[in-house]
Amino acid sequence: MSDSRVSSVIQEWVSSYPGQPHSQALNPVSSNQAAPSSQMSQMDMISYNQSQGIIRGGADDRVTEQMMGLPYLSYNSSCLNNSSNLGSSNHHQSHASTQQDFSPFLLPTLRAPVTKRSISKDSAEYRLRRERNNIAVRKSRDKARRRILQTHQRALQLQEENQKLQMKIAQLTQELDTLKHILSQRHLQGGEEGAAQESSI
Amino acid sequence: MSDSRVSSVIQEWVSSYPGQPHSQALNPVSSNQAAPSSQMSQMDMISYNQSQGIIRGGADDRVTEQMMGLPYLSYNSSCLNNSSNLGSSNHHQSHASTQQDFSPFLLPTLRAPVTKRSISKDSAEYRLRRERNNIAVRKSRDKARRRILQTHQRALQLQEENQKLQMKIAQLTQELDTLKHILSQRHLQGGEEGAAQESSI
DNA sequence: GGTCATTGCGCAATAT
DNA sequence: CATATTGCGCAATGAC
Repeated sequence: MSDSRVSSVIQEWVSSYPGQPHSQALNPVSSNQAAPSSQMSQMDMISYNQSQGIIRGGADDRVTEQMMGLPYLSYNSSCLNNSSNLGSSNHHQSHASTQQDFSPFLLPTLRAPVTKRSISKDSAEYRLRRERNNIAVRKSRDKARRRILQTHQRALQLQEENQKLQMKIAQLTQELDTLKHILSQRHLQGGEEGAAQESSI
Repeated sequence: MSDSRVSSVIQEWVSSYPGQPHSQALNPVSSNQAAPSSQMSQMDMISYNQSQGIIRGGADDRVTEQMMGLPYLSYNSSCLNNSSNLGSSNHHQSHASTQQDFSPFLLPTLRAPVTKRSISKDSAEYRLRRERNNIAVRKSRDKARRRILQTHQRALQLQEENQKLQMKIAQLTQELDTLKHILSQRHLQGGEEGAAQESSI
């Protein structure tokens, strides 16, 4: 739970919506972004440059990225990140010399890239694990998409229900006023007992 | 708009929620996944193996993937996809021989991988465009995150409002019943003063 | 021709 | 050990 500020919140609200049938498909409205500028709130004032404040120059910059927290507040663009995904996709097993033997002199909990690389690429076990993770990723994202859709449909349904309820309230209120009026009239005409005891209801 | 079935829908409903103040933070409930099995609906019966139904053996499989539609229904895991992202990250400019000169005999709008490779890697212009796109991607995902959060908070707010409205309806209904009962009593008794109809209020 | 925005996907780190 | 989640980069594509 180091870098999931938004996601933890999402995770939380997901549990509050157990199951929604999401009956019909959404109407295919063609209009895009009715009011895009009004969606910007106080959180939108961040600048989408400057990925992080750190340098990320070494071998495993991804670790440093996600350990810093705030990964999508104030993004950085420079920082020579050619080595993050491009160089690591095809040929690994040979980049253990970026920080030679200085690693034990640094923080002992960090920096162990030399001995870390024994699982690495083009092994069958690695590909197996990657493929399993890819499947899990697709499944998880599919689930997330459905949750989002579900939440939206729930919001739509609640909005509709709200309107109906408000209409019913208006109707009941008017009915009540009518009856009150009738009762007050009866009070005035008929019995001489106190007129408006219903007004305290 | 070839592969965005869900996203177009999301795009659509986003515009229906112009701006929500999302005042307070969500309550930190600790329970995870109250009923995870109930979230599975009829769309969940897909198997998360078999990434796509197609072969994707050629050079630019990504194009074929996304032009097929249904990219996240029935995933495939085999299909020798080592060449999709791993082989394409570091060295391009040399994979134009997968489908030799058959490309002009296929659909002329597709298949032009040979002459397509002139922009490729480690050029400053490429890195510039990549970095700009990365920034745009972060921005877009940030926006999406906020939209999701907003929608959820809107749903919560609507749910709360719904409960209040239903309570008000219950109160109004009871009030109305009381008045109706009083009126019926008055009707039965005519001009005589009723006994204790106000005690029920 | 450009630009930015979206989005599916794979990777890696991390959480569960 | 496993799977699930998630930030990120890449590439394709859409939109302007």
